[in-house]
Amino acid sequence: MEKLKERLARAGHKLTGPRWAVWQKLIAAKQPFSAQALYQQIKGVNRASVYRALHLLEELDLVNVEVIGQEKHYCLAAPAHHHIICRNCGYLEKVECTHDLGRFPHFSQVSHQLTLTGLCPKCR
Amino acid sequence: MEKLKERLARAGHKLTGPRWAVWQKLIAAKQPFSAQALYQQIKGVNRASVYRALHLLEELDLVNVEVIGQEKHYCLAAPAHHHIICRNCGYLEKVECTHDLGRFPHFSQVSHQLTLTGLCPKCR
DNA sequence: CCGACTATTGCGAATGGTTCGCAATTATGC
DNA sequence: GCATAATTGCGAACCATTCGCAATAGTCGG
Repeated sequence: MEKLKERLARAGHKLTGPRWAVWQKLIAAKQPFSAQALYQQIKGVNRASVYRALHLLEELDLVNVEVIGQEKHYCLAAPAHHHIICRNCGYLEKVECTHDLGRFPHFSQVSHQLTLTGLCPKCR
Repeated sequence: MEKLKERLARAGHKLTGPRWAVWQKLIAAKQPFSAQALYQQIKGVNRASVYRALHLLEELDLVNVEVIGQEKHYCLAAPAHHHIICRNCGYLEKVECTHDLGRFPHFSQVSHQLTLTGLCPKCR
């Protein structure tokens, strides 16, 4: 909790109820969730606030974004990882990250998003 | 042209005007374009048909999808490559692909999408 | 602890990219 | 050519996301 509060304060933001609620949901999540899904799971927080919280967390590199189907999905950024998703049934596994972002010397503050898709054992 | 026609036929699809038009635009494109942008550049083809063509080409692994901002952008799948995009000004560079998709033996037909973002030399 | 100053929220409507349903059209194999 | 199935065009519908603004809530100095 202090970690989040400090990180927000450092960037000139406050730790508020909606932000905390979103953060908690993401910590509990075992897989990426869409903004919609998060909104439905969090009672008492407005839809727009969920989106705003997610955008902020993304900006601070606290969450990762992954596009699954037409929707953006969100999950904690740490530990660095990606997902491999079954195109047929949506089954999803974590994949450890092995990228070397130092390869791009002329860009600074490089971050990345990798999504793998395929057919899982059941659907192959 | 034959290449595209054969590929479509193999999957039980026809080579039609709209599909050809979209394909040509993508070949000419030096960078990924959104469906909207492609639609605006292609006269005489309905919006829905552009979307349908893109979905089909994506399904056949002939084009790659990249999410930039809120929109999906499309570009030719070959040669395999990715992009690094400036978060501030949108400047974009190609990055050669160095992924080994054989790492996932339990999934079949694995494909992937990597997007790098950072601050370009001008914006850093 | 109090007030003031900002950041933030909630709300409901608007936005805008994408998809749908269906009749009319077109490519393909025989 | 013809039959047949795939595909298109159209315009409305969808639905995730964003906007504008008044009301609210953190935070910081005193």
